[in-house]
Parts: sequence; C-alpha cells; structure tokens
Amino acid sequence: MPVITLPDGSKREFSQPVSLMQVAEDIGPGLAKATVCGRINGRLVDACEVIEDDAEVTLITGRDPEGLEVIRHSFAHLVGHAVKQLFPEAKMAIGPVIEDGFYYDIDAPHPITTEDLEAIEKRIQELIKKDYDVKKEMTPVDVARDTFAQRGEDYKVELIDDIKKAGEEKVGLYHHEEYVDMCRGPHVPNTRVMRHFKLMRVSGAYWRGDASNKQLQRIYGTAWNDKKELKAHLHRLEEAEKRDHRKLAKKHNFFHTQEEAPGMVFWHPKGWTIYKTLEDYMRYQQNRHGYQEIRTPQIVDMTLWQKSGHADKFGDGMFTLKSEERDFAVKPMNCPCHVQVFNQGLKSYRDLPLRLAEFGSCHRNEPSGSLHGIMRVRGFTQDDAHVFCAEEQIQPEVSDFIDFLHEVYRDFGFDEIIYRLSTRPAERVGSDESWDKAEKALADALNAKKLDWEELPGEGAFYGPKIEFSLKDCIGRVWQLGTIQVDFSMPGRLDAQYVSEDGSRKVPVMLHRAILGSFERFIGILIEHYEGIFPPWLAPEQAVVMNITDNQAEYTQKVEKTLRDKGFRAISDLRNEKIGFKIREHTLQRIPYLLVIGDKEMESGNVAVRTRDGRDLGVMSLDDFAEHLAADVAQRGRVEAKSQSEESQ
RNA sequence: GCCGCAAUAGCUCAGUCGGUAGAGCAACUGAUUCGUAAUCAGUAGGUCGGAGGUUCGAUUCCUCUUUGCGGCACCA
Repeated sequence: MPVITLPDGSKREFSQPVSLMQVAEDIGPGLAKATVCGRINGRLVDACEVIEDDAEVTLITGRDPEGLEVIRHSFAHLVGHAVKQLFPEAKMAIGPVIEDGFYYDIDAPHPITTEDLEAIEKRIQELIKKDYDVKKEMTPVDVARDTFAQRGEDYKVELIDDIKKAGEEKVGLYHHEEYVDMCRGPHVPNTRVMRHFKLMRVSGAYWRGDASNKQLQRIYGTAWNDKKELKAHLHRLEEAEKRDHRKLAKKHNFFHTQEEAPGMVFWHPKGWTIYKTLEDYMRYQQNRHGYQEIRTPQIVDMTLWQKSGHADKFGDGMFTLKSEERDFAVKPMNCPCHVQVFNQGLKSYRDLPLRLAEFGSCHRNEPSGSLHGIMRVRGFTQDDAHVFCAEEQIQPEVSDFIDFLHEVYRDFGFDEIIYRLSTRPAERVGSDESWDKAEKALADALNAKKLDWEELPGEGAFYGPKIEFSLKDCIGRVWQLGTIQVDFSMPGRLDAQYVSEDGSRKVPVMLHRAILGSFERFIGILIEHYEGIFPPWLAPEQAVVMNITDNQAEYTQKVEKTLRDKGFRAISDLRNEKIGFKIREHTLQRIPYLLVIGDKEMESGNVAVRTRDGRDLGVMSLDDFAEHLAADVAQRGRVEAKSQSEESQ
C-alpha cells in the first residue's frame, strides 16, 4: 500500500505498487502526457519505475532542467534510431548529453555529409511524430551483449564488456521500436515529449577520445522543451558569433593573418595600440609586485633544450635551425633562459624569492588543426615570470600571485573565472614525494581563498602541477589565460643553486606563472569580452575630433594636438562629409568620445561631446573634457567603478 | 595531425547544370560646406587560393596542395 508524498506535501495512497507514470495519470492526464521522468526519494528514475513502498515522489517534465536533460539524452537515441534506418551498416558508439544538447559518435559506412545530416534530421522528425513508447528493460549483461553482438554493434559490445568487468549484472536496454540502445537512463517514456531540436553539425571524434583509435563521425544536436527556447538558443548563437574576435578584428582593423605565416599575427596600428597598452600596464603592475624585468635570447642551442627536457618531450613542436654545424631552436618557452640568468653569480637565500619577468616571445609549431584565430597561434608573447624560491615560500608566493591575478582581472571586468588544478600526468619528471608537496601547495592556496575549483587529474605539465585560470569565449569555449606552476625539477636539471642559511647549497623551487598568458590570446578574449567596444583606457582611439565645415578645420586640428600632447589617443576627421556620416562611422568604429566642432564651439573655445553609445554630454571646455577622459582612463575596465560613475552622471 | 566543409573585387556575399563573372559597401574623381548614426553623380577594380589533369573550352568537373572554419586529438 504505497503512500506517495508529492512535493507540495499532499499524499496519495495506492492499493498496489504503481509506476511513476500511473501516479502522473492519477493526478491528471495533462501531467501524464508531459511527464518525462521523476524522482523517488530523490533518486532520478524512468517514468516506468514502480513504487513499492511509501515514498516521496516528484514528477519531472521538460520544463524542469533534469527533464530537459533527459529529453536531450533521448534525442541521442533518436539519432541512433534514424541513422540505423538510413544506414543499417552504421555502428553506434556513445551518445551523451552536453551543454544545450547532445551528440552521438557513429562508425558510419561513409563520411556523413551535410545532406545525410538533413536526411537524418528529417527521419527523426518523422519518428518522434509517431509518439511511440520507449520501453526500458533491465537486461542481464550477457543477454544484452548477445543482442548487440547479433546486431554487429561492436562498440556497444566493448562497452558492455567493461560494464561486466566493473561487476554490473544488468544493464538498461531502451527499445525504440526496432532500435535498441543501452543506457543508465533515465529516458523519456514516449517520443511525444520530444519535439524541438536541430542537428547542428557533424565532425570527427576518436573512439574513447584516443587518437590512436579509429575516428568516428560525431553528430551534434541541440534540443529544447519548446519552440521558443530552441529559437532563442539559435538566436543567441547567431548573436554570439558577432562577437567573434576574427570578425571584429577585420571590422576594426586590429590585425590580420595570411597564408605565408600560418599561426602568426600581423598586428595593425589599432591592434598594436591595445597590445602596447596591455604591456605597459603589466610592466607597471609587475614592478609594483616585486618583479624584475629581463630579456633573453630568441634562439638558443639545442643542448639547453635537451638539458631542460623540452627537446625530449616537445621536440616536434619546436622550430629548429642549423647554423655553422650547430643546432639551434627558436625558444618555445622562457624558463630555461631565466634559469641561466639566475645562475649568473652565486645566489643566497637572502635573494629569495627572486622574481624574474619577461615579455617573452615564443614560437611553437602547434599542430595545424589546433590553430584558432589569435587564441591559439604559433608565435606569441607571454607575460611570463619565474619565481625562484625556497620550499617554504611556495605557499605565500602562490597566494600572493592569485591576489595579483585577481587585481589584474578586475581591471578588465572579468568575473567568471574558471579555476582548475591540473595534477600529475603519466609522463613526468620528479619524485612522487615532490609532486605530493607541489599539488598540496596549490590546492591549499586555492582553498585558503575559498575559490570554487575543479581538479583535472593527469593534466599537469611534465615538470609539475599547475593552477589554470580560464575564461570562456563568445560561444563558450574555455581558454586558459593565467597559470601558476610549481616546478621541482628544472632548477636541478639546469644546475640552479643558492646558499642556504647553514651554508649548504640548495636547489631552489621555481614557480612558472603568467597572468595574461599570451598577449595574443588575451587580446582575443578581450575583443570577444568587450564585443570590440574597448573601455577608454584600452581603446585604440579614445577621441575623434570632427569639424562641421572646412571653416573649423584648423581649430579641429588644434584640439586634436592638444589632446595628443596630454597623452590621449586622439584623431581628427576633416573629411568633406556631413557630420551625421562622420558620427555614424566613428560610432561603428567604437571610438569612446566624438567631439563635434562647429562655429559655435570654435568661437567659444569649447567642444561638443557625444559618446559612442549615443549620449550627448553637451558643450564643455577642452580642459573639462580632458579631465573627464582622464578619469575614465584611470578607471580602466573595472565594472563596479564604472557603474557607479554612470549613476553619478 | 585526423574527420568534414570552405576559398569569387579591399569587405560582405551572389553567380556559372562547363562558354573567361555581378551586387552592396569601401576606394578614386567631381559636385555639395552641410550641426549629432549613411549627400548626389561618375570612374576604376577580379589570371574566381595555388599546381596539374579531363575538355574545342575549366572559376565551374577530377587529383594534389596551401590556408581558413567546425569538431576530435594535442597544448611546455
């Protein structure tokens, strides 16, 4: 006699065990029709799950986040159903839920084309309209194995063998008419709750994520509970693509790339202005935080890279050259060179921590397929620094670094930082003991700041663990910007030493760290973050002075010069065009301030100020404007500060 | 690197079922001297990414190649 307690506290008593779906029917046909799955005492289960005893029950529909996830998961099965009908020889691998959608990896008899994708989508439309029941059957693993073996589903068989090895006795088989898939579930009870989806694209993906395995065809799709949500999602994607740094770079003339130099950036004056501003800013900040700037060679003999271990691990990724019978490499990173600077002159424990910084230009021959705009390039410059310290200084250094990084990120208005701790990889140098210490030091520092972080096991560098500070781009791809890495190995390999308090020689610990990461990637992220609308301190042009007629040309140029003399980035536009035309152009070029000069302004020695977002700040003296702009620049990109000043206006 | 797709004027894109290409914006010239998001008229501009092949003829079809895009893998 189960008594069912619903979320609102009401109770329903049944004379015999009932399924979730029967409970839904008991409440009302509308709910039953919409039910996707449910919870029994907090456990997410299929709607066919039977309740034997008293329980707290929640019925879940597509309006609930868990319900939508189940719908997406079931859409993956529908891809399987449709694909097997259209291409019976296809073998299905895995079909999980991802953010906003799902995918299915398929070993297809031929590469899936765009036309195939359309056909598959059409077939899914037909299948879901049949409102067929999805039947779940808990099946003994051996029976399930036979089922898939008979159907030639090699990948499912492989998965079942793993499940069996893990000790499971039964697996859930979901029957979609003649199609069978295997899943932990839950899934929808009927395709009637599945309506609003779109297959997005097809791409390659390795079986089990391993490049030494066969590459399968991956179909990506998105699915939503109603038409509006689907439409809104597609619209969001379209809007997000407008922020793409490659598009905006063309539109605003920041930089370009070309065939002759793949993965290298040609910076144009406007993009380079942003770059220089960032560099000056970081130089100022590093100086405040106790770093000393150095500069090391671009091209270094291979023996150094052999000694550091980079040639072994990354030899393929290094640009090498030969000269007078010697082998050299263009430096792929700065650390070995920084150790050389450390090694000049005997260091004492009193010198530690020693922080050496370099805006280090590096080249790495990245795999062609990994290049991406200026986010992932072959030639880039890091705001790199290495902190040489004693073991007991690791903790405070890491802690200070995180504060420093936050200070910098605040100036750009970044608030959604993703924190990750990457721990020891299989291929590594150094003892387990030192890895234990290093990983703990980083985790402790993150915890001490109460940051919400995620561990990435096995993702550390070969010489040590690292914290990664990442941000998302316009369509949600995650890019690592800042990092701090503990390294117990390289100083020893490269003979770094210091004299300790007791007079003995000790090997320092080295912390590799960067805040921006690479200028290239950071600027890429900035372009997308600001949608090309840079705050005045970074804007390549901060003000444009425009005359209305030729009569004010001379005064306009004088205004421009005055602003430049004060250190602002100003241009003038004396073209014989209507003022509306000039305003439109410079607004679209996102220049923060547009100064209009007519006879009135010229006679009174003033400027009429308009902002790029269309606000009219009125007529003011040039000094007042300069003061206003200076205050704006001083604010940098800090979000809180900005909203305050806007309120006061 | 792997799978798929793409490459046409400075930019955004159309087009050719094989008969050597077109629009808008930009550029240039001229007129206009104008007060807060596009003044008008005219001119010029492309060996259709590169190499080879098929063909009477290739921007179009085929092969190779380069670069880019979406993923996967990689990321010191």
